[in-house]
Parts: sequence; structure tokens; C-alpha cells
Amino acid sequence: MESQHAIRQAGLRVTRQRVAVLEAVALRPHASPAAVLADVMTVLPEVSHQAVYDCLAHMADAGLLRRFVIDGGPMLYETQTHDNHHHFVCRACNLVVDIDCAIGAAPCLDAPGTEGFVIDEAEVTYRGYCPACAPKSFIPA
Amino acid sequence: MESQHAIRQAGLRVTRQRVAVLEAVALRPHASPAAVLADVMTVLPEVSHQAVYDCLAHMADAGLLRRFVIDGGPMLYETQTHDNHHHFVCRACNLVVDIDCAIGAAPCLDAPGTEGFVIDEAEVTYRGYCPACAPKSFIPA
DNA sequence: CACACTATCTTGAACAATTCAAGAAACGGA
DNA sequence: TCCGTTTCTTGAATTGTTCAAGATAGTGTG
Repeated sequence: MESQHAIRQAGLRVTRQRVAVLEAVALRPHASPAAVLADVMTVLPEVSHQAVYDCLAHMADAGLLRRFVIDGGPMLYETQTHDNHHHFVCRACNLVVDIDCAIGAAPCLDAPGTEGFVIDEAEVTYRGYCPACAPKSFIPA
Repeated sequence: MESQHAIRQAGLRVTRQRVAVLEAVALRPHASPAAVLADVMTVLPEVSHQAVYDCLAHMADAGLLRRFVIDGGPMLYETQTHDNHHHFVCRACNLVVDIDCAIGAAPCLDAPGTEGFVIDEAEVTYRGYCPACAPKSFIPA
């Protein structure tokens, strides 16, 4: 119900596939197309992977979803396009965690030597070790 | 000559392929495996793409190269692992430009709500419009 | 300088993620 | 309800990367 309004307000047609995709993304912290496809198939067994790719791409372009990539991995999508948060990736277990932005709504947008550039977004990826992996990393083998 | 020492000091065997790959990366601001392969083939016509992938991966692991990805694109490599700079990507022409770090050697490493996390790197990707594309973006069609 | 040991390279296939293309289905306004 | 356009299905194609097996070539040692 909620999803339908959001999709319509974004100027997109409301289809069962889009509603299901949007709700699937909303339920996962960081959803890959494959994961979304699996989730959506439990509701709409006949969805094609292509529909999932299209829905994700259109909704990302429309601002309903945020899209990012970790290393060479698959695309990841998340809702919450409004708040400006970043991502932490554990070097050991590849866990991805949201990190709130420390420096206000638009962090680090003032970069030196950028005369003539129009910078509207700064995406930050932190790397290191999560609490579960950090202890081990100090006691090598 | 220079490259060979660097490779040896990193604890890697010095091969013609590695020297050529390292020098190819050094000549380009941001080199994809395909571009490196093309460059290396002008010197060593028989190189395999696999050798290029191996060299890049080993040298990146050894700290000789830095590796990053823009969106879902191919892996990009660059030398200059020492200085902590970031990348700007133009939304219109996909130009990638280096941006020096504004906030010291390790920017933004203090993030809130990260108790228990060990963060050792922050990679920033700025997005917007480069000087060539910025004017056009304000005069839509 | 030759030898052996191992790392690296070549060749060729396999894989994962994504995109392209053509026709069928279905949303939304009249 | 009907039409026009968008979106979805189906299935193939592409891109970028990785896997595997055997040949080749560094590097330390005698």
C-alpha cells in the first residue's frame, strides 16, 4: 500500500513487480538483484530476472532507491535515500554495515582544487574489521 | 629499471610481464585491465590477459598498486599508493579525476557509532559534473 | 654457471553479472 | 472498455573476471 504511493509519486507506473521489488529491498539492509529476485519469487513465482533489473534501475533513477557497489561485487540497493549515510566493509567477513555520516548532511563536499567542478554527492566506503573479526586479526594464525 | 626494484622490494619475482604492467599503469591515470593489456602488448606481443590480471592482483596485494571500482565498471588501478587521494566521477561524461584529501592523511576515519570496529581506510567517491559538463547540465535540452 | 624448486605465464574453457532484442502482457488515461 | 505506451517475459549475447593444467622462466644454491 505504502509502496504503491511511493512508486506513483516517483512518476512510475505501479506494477505488481515493482511493488514486490521495492518491498523486497526494504526488508533487506543491502539487497543484490539475485537476492531481490529470490524474495520476489516467493510472492510472484513468474518474475523474470530482467524485470528485477529493470525495476531496480528505474526506481534507482527515480530516486526511490540508492545504488552502490562494493569492490567488484554485484550491485547493491537500499531504501533510505534521504539520510546521508555511508558503508563499512569488513576485510575479513565482507559484512557491510551502515555508518551514519559524521559531518552533516553533505559530508566532505568541499574538496580542495575543485574549481569548476560541481560536486553534489560524496560516497564514502570505510574498510577495516568488524567487532567479530577484529580480535582475530591481531592474532595471526 | 625503477620498476624492477619496486617489484623486488615488494617481495615479488621480477618478470618482464610485471615490469611492463607496472609501467603501463604508471603511464595512465586510472588503468583498466583491458587498457593495460593493450599497452603491454605493444612491448610484449605475446602477453595473455590472464598474466595481466595476475600481475595487477599480485601487485595490488603487495601494495604496489591501488585498486578501485567506479559503479559496476571494470577494476581500475593506479600507482601512488602513498598519498591519500580520492576520486571524482562526472555524471555526464564519466571522467574520473583525482581529488586530494582535504582532511589530512586519513580522512573521516572517525565515524560515529563505530565502537568495536577497526577502521583503517576511508575511500571517497565524489559525484557531480566536471567543468566541461557542468554548464550544459544547467541548460537542459 | 648449471640445477632444481617454485612462482608465474600461456592457453583455453568456464562463470557470474548484466545487458540486448523481440514479442506478449498490462497499466492508466480517455 | 479501448488504445497507446510502458513494462514484462523469454532467451540469447556481452563483458569482465576466474579456474585449471601444463609449459616456461625466476631465484637461490652448490
